[in-house]
Amino acid sequence: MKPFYITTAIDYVNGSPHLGHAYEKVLTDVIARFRRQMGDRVHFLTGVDEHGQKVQKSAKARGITPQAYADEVSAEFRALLPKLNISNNDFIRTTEERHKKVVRQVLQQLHDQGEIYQAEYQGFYSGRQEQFLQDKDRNPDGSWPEIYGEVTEITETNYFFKLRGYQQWLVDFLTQNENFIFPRFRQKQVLEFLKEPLNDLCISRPRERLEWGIPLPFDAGYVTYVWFDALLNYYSAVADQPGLWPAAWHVIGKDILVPPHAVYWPIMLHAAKLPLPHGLLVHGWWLQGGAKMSKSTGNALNPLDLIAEFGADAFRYFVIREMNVGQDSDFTREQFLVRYNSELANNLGNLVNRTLNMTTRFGAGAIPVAGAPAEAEQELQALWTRTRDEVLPLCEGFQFHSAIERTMGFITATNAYIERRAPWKLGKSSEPADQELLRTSLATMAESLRLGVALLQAVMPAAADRINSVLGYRPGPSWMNELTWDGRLAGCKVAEALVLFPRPQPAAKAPAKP
RNA sequence: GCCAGAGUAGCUCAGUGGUAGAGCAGAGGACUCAUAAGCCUUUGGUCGCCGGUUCAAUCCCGGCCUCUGGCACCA
Repeated sequence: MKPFYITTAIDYVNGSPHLGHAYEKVLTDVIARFRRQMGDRVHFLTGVDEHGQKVQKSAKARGITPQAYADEVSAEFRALLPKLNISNNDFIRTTEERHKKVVRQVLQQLHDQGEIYQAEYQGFYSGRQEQFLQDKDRNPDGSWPEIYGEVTEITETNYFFKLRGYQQWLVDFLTQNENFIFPRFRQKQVLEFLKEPLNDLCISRPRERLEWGIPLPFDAGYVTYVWFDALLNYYSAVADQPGLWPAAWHVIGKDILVPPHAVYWPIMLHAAKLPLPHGLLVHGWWLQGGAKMSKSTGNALNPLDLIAEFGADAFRYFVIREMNVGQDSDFTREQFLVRYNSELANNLGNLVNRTLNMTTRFGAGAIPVAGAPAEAEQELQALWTRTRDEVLPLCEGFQFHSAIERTMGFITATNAYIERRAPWKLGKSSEPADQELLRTSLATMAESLRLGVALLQAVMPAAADRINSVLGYRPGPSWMNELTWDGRLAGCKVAEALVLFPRPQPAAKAPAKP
């Protein structure tokens, strides 16, 4: 089996999970599930980034140890995964020994190779904020904002990683591998960024200022800079699992593309003589009312509330259906309800329910054997073939929103097919030809539903299982083998009814426009 | 300022050198298996602005306007 290793960014444990975190997990999970269905040997990693100044500071403010603080927030992130039905194979914390060991090894190796040197850094330091400041932090008149307290210029000795020497190599690599970053315009952005000369990367923090980190193996007076530590998680988690690295895709948000994932990470790997991952998949942000969501403005939407109200599948469906991977998207409850009602409740959910009802009522609760397909059946089957052949490449190219759109078009066509056959009329006739057509139509709608649902399996795994279950059907081990139109449902005993996506409110019609 | 993305029906978006499409919302209709769901029909647009190339541009070129994001080492 072809290995397929996929990661999310690891979340920084300095704040609670929000919609953006949830989206990234779901997107990565959909890709992971899809690749498993396609027969790949998938390894899906997610985790948390636990070191650094902010964690140390937050812990201190709470009067607990950094580890205790990290334990607490990490548990919160970890608890989100089962709620979203995330199928990760592993969960890494950067405070785990397996990770720290690899970080030390890589640092030592780079040091031995002469890629790391010591030098003085000079800059303006805010004692109150415990951080160095940049010119951009200044007020327009050149003074420092009040929040920084007293700012002094200090000189500090630190260790630096020779990034600059690899700049041309990176430009060449990206030029030759134009699909390294998806979507492609992000890759152009990185090349644009690389037109400016790189500076070497400071990878150490003196221990007097920061204790919460991995000590440098060659100088115990320093801990490792948090990005250098964090990025290595992708490799440290699988370093002892042959065959996985470098079959990796990193799913990240656009905010951490440049410079960490597009510059530091490739250069770190290359300098350490490790192969580069297959690629970076860069997603956009969820906005609310056109504004970036943030806790400070109080518009951060808690995904857990929506999951509690509508279920994980509906949440997963919405974020994957609504967002074109790579672009930004707006998230509103209204928009969520529109998709939920029209696509999940009315189109798909109702198709499930009416199929069960009609099979129970006109087919004695078992899916009949279909007769020879007439024009209506042939058209629907032809549409299925087209839909399947379009959806698979779309999913392989991360175009899940389009894949769902096509699949929903097929569900709509199935509803239209039912109207065309009108089994409720056929059920009133005792003519043998009508009875034959009735059996065919019941079998056809069930088969069509089974197939449509198979295409939604990765996005809504629980709903897909549920629908197969009420159809009295258990899919085989090979997903690809499920995608053929045939008579495998004949004889399956169906449930009487199922309201899979209940409407949240009694059909409140929006006021008409003038 | 530089770079990138985007400006198309009320909303969200697709699209092609030959006088524009989908879904949702709105309107009308026939039906009743179903979560007043589904199905059929239908009303909406001088495709951001100004020039140019062309027999012909929403799609190509130039300029402009507006929106969004990035422009680092955040120690």
